[in-house]
Amino acid sequence: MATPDPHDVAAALLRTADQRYTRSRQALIEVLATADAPLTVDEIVDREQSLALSTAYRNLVVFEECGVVHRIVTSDEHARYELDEALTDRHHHHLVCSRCGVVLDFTVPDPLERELDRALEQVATSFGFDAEHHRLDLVGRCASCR
Amino acid sequence: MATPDPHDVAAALLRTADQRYTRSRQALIEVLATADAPLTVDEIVDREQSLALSTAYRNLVVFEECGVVHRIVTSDEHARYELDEALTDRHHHHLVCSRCGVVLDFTVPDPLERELDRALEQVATSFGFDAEHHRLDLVGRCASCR
DNA sequence: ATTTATGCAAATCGTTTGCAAACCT
DNA sequence: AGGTTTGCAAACGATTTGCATAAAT
Repeated sequence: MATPDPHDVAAALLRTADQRYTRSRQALIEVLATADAPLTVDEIVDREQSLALSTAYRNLVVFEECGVVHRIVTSDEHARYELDEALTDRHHHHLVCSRCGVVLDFTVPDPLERELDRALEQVATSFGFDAEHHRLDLVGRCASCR
Repeated sequence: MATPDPHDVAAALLRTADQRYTRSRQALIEVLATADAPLTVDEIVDREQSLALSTAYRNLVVFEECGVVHRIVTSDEHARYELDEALTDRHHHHLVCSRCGVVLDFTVPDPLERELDRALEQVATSFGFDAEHHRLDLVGRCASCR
């Protein structure tokens, strides 16, 4: 099973929600697909200057509703966005720098991840929660800020 | 070892940073200590009407700098605050409702927590990160919103 | 042709800040 | 007294939104 093309997956997810896969949206996905870490909206429009700020914001909302991207908020004043796992095939977690706000990806060993899933499932059940996903962040000083 | 008095710990932490433990600050700690979940600033000033909004915000910043409270941001538009573990003696994680934004506390079994710590330590090392703490959130629909 | 998306500029809203008065030690 | 903290109102800044135009089907 090869890694899917993010554009194909995005287009399909959008179509399901009766949404078009316009040029702006393609450009947005392209930027996120070629990024190596979650980006802020400013960073996104910097990399693709044809995108108006409001268009970026609006489409990111649509993307989130369709499960195409995830919005990540840390303590930083800027939210960050990344493609959903359906577009990247890579379950991961985040290192968050408490000083500069940068976010990096990491993974944990599969067995631990499964153990975590099991434990969280129990928690959800006992709280009457309908679990959607989990987040595991490691907060600290990044190499440049320590 | 008994659970410490949050006021004593807060006062001590503040003193270390040459900060006073004023009436406003005591009231703020009292509200957080009697809450059963992280609160937004609005919720805080609702419960203690003597607190001006700006005073609450300003003191929460001071508290955070002194390690007295933690600021929690989810996807919600309001940040939430809770006492640091030094004041509560209770390491826990958060259930976050993706609809209403409410945050609830939960714990995982000790062995899993320790395994997690070990794994995160390795991650931090490999990234040259100076780890401060970790966060584990379970995101979904709470019992009232599902 | 009709519906949906875009861009600009203005509005929103949580949070921050300037400044004079109140407070603490 | 002398430096801090507080409260009010004004400022800020990231995000959202109204509306007229452009794009997509």
